[in-house]
Amino acid sequence: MRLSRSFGKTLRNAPADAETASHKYLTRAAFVQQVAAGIYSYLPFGQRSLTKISNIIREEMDSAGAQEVSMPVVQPRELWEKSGRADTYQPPLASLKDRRDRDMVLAPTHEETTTFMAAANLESYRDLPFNLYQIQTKFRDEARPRAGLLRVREFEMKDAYSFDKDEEGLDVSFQAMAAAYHRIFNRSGIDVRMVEADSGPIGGKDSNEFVLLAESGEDTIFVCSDENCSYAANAEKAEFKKPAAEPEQARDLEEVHTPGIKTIEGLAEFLETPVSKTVKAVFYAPETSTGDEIVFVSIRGDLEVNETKLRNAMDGAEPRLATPTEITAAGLVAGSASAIGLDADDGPRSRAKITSIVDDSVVESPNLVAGANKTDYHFKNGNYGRDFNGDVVTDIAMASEGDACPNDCEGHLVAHRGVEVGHIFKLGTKYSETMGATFVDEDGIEKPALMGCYGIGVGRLLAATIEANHDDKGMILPRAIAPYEVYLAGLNTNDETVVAVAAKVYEDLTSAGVEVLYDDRDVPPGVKFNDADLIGLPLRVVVSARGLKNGEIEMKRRDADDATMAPLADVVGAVKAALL
RNA sequence: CGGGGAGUGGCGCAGCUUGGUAGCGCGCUUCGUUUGGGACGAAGAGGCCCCGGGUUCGAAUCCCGGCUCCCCGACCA
Repeated sequence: MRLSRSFGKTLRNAPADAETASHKYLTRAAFVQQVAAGIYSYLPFGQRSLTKISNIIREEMDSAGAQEVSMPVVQPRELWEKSGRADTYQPPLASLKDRRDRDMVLAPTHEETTTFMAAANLESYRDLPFNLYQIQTKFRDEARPRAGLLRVREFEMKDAYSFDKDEEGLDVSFQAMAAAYHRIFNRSGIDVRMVEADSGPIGGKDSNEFVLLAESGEDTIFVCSDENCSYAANAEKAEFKKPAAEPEQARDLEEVHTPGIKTIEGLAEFLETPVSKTVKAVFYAPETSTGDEIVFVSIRGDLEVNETKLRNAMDGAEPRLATPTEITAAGLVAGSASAIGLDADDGPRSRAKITSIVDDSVVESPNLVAGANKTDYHFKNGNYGRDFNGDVVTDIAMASEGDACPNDCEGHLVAHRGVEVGHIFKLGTKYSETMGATFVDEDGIEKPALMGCYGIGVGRLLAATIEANHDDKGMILPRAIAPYEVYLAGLNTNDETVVAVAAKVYEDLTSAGVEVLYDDRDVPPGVKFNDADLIGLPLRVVVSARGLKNGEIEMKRRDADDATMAPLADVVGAVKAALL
């Protein structure tokens, strides 16, 4: 492609509202153009990169045995009512009406559609397994799109859905997709880590995210510091070994006066005891609660509540912090509360529906300092089981950097920022049951299929790659996803020889199968060098009067500091070698 | 949805406080010079000043209402 004929102009200044590197460079290099908040057009360079990523995905999905299909973006709301997500997926689910006033939605994901398709074609265990995928537009009316292509409302996604007859089959399908994902990201030239993750509103039990490490990422992940340990998890999901409390004989409960003490830190200081020897109470309510429901969370004073884990402990109900009014109405004393005495006559449970959720750290720790449920008083020597109980006892603690790895290793957790570029889920029978994707098994019994689903955000992958690979001059694109492989520039455009040789090099490289962007513009060298750096193609080739004197051309990899000279006679061989 | 900020040629910005019908840099057009890190000279083209209403002889500027975009948070495959 001759740059003089290529549609789209590079910009010297980024739009003022672009803040992240990928947003600035994708805009400046004419890869994308914003149309509305979170809605973008792809210009030729951006589209070429997108197509390259899509092709890699397509090849790997095909070779993993998945079959490509295409499903509609606009679909009847009915489909979503059947799965029960018409209301729970709001508001990202965008709705509209057609001309006959029928309710339609813009699909944010395609579990419903795929399962509907599977249901019509699935009868026997002999039909299983199969895996259907598409690379197609999704629309999610996100509350806050941000950072250019990193979080948008309309985007291309590869989504795949596997169907199996049993758990073992699902395991096989899931592992095959995980392996395909690793190959896709390797081939794309980017370093992506697979981490354990929470399933969120998609549902199901196991899920893994693929995260590209980058400071501007929205996600925090924890990775074990031990090289021999593979533990890595999203902060929402991350587990850790809670430091064991010293075993002690349980002592008698003792009430102490703690005037003016409202915080755990203040309490620990006042009683000269470590915060890990206290239990703190945090009050939540299900988001849908109208005010008479309290989730009473007890967790050791040195730990914080992980609201994603808490949501799972609440059977998926979204937790929100309880209001002071709700807390007081239930007879709870903020600052001096504990689960001790929840069931007392005229106690909190006689006034509100209270669920006691206790972090497992509390169970293991004897003789804790806890609130006495009256202002300015606390108990010493509170013991789980004797003095208070939980309706649910589980891990609801937030991991933080330095915590011990949950695996049997010597490592600790190290925090990284990252961008989620892929996510794979074991869905189980959540959709097959509601949508009727069932089959008759060998034993003659009708069963729902076991499903998995697997997504990659194509545009986000491009943006994330730039977040992870850029310098102050522009992008540094991996060869596999760069719009072209070589940026060829002829410098002295008033020198007929240079122009002729550059054109010849362009022809030779192109016919040798190298993808060349030929900067044939009549502009000063500095402009060409700056655009080459901005667009970030893997290799820059320069034809100049200076080099031609020695029969040489110059080559510089975008990811290298220095240029090298190569003989003009072997330009094709030299370029191919330099690209590797 | 809560908080903050911004809308003026394609991009970046000034002008607004103190009303008088718009200016700068880059980019664009033409001619000439120039050619290894965003060149120079000369001459040009290009603007419903986000939208609607109001005040005024007169509004980019003041007042009211609205829309859009960005950032932080909430939220979020």
